[in-house]
Amino acid sequence: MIHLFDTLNGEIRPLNQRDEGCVSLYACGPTVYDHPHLGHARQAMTYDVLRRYLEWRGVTVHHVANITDIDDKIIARAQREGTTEEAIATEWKTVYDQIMDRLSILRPHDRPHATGYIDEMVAFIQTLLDNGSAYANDSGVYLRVHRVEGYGDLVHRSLDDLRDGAGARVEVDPNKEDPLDFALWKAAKPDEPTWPAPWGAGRPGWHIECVAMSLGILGDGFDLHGGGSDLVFPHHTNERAEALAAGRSFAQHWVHNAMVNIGGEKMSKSLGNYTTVEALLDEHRDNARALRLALLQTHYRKTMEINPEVMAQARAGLERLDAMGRKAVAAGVPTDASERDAPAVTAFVGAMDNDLGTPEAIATVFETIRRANGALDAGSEEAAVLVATALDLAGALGLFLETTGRDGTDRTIDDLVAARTQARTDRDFAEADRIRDQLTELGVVVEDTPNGPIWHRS
RNA sequence: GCGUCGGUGCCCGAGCGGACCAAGGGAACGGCCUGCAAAGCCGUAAAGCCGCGGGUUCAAAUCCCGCCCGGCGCUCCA
Repeated sequence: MIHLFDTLNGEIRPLNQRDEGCVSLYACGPTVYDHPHLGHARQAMTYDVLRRYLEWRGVTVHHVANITDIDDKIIARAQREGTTEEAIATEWKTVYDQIMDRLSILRPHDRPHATGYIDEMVAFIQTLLDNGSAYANDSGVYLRVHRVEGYGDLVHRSLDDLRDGAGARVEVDPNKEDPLDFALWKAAKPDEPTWPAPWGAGRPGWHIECVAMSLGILGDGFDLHGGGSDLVFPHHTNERAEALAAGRSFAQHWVHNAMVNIGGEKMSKSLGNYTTVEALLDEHRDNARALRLALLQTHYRKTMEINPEVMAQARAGLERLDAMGRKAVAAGVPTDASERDAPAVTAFVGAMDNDLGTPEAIATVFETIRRANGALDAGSEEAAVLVATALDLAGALGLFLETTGRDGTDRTIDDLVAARTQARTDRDFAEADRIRDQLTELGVVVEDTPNGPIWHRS
């Protein structure tokens, strides 16, 4: 069984399954109001890889990710653009989905919208009011943090430590009994969307939606909650506090992926130093897969830089991976053999089960590729199994290798390649090289193999 | 300051007590292959004190202590 680092106790421990053979996963989704940046991509990719791997192992995964469609940023943008919050959310969710599709990130099974869970949130808050964990006043409803035992456990801070921080850095809100208390519900303000509630109209606070939705869909004691490391506090800490205050059993395991840095600093909206995923994808047609490879080559808990050089290196690695598929096809070796190379699979599984060791796992893929290439060159019987194994293992991580270099639509290129072959047959190498230069200008690379030439786009 | 994660070759990046001690990728060099290439295979890279200093151990990049440096969190944030 897979072992994962658990933020709560700081240990790598087995991911227990509440229901045998099924993993319930809640990964915090986006607030939809702007272009997704590379940090969003890393977050989504992390849980996509985890899910794909578990499914590849035969585990059923119930993957839930929220869509936050009401919050301060959305309201601000709607007001700026003179439109509705709903319109903003719809617009940017569409963009988000398109980007995730381009990254080959599987859609979560459930994608609840915050505004679709207002009733559940209201009921949840009522429970907290009823049992004295929360209090309401003119400005909203707040959670009494000091009543939650182990409130700071996820961030490994004592209540006093946290209070120091809150007192020192944040302007103390006179509406709160304690600076650490946080809003479950924000009272209605002019020009903001509001929903009715027993204690007064308003809108939900940030954390309550995730609690209502995760518990509502996955149920008490679900297996795994994930998100970016910057969510540990306050978001996840507060989600957990709400659930515990309500007497509910919350996530049993907490996973957090590290940040993407740009020039050594966190890439983020508020710092304004972010690169949109769209811009990166538009830079090169292979960048979606290259980004996935780059991410896989770094452990998910390690901060990483993403820049043009990193992307270029990833593309070079990708080219190496793809070349094997082309060779196999050219040699007439099937790519869909059912047998697998056991040592490679064992190494791969061992790496992945150890806290999602994708760098080591991808290394076994590269090694398998090298062995496959050798077998292909030697015309060995082993080739088919090694090729299929490499493709299968890469696929388990969501990295799909090309098994054909050409798209079959461009007759001109086929004709040029054929002409070059003819020239070579005629031993008119000057002409052959001239045609090859012509192809190069078209962005096409020709490779001669014992089975004739093959080509692919550079 | 407090919490947390980290500091490994030209670059990226695994390894987290034990075979003359470091995976994999990129870049470089040599050989084979090729008409020449590309791709591939094989090999190499005359200097990595595995941040620094102690310690534990028969044995440490891997454990402990101290220090230096960096990321993230303590505020909306993936």
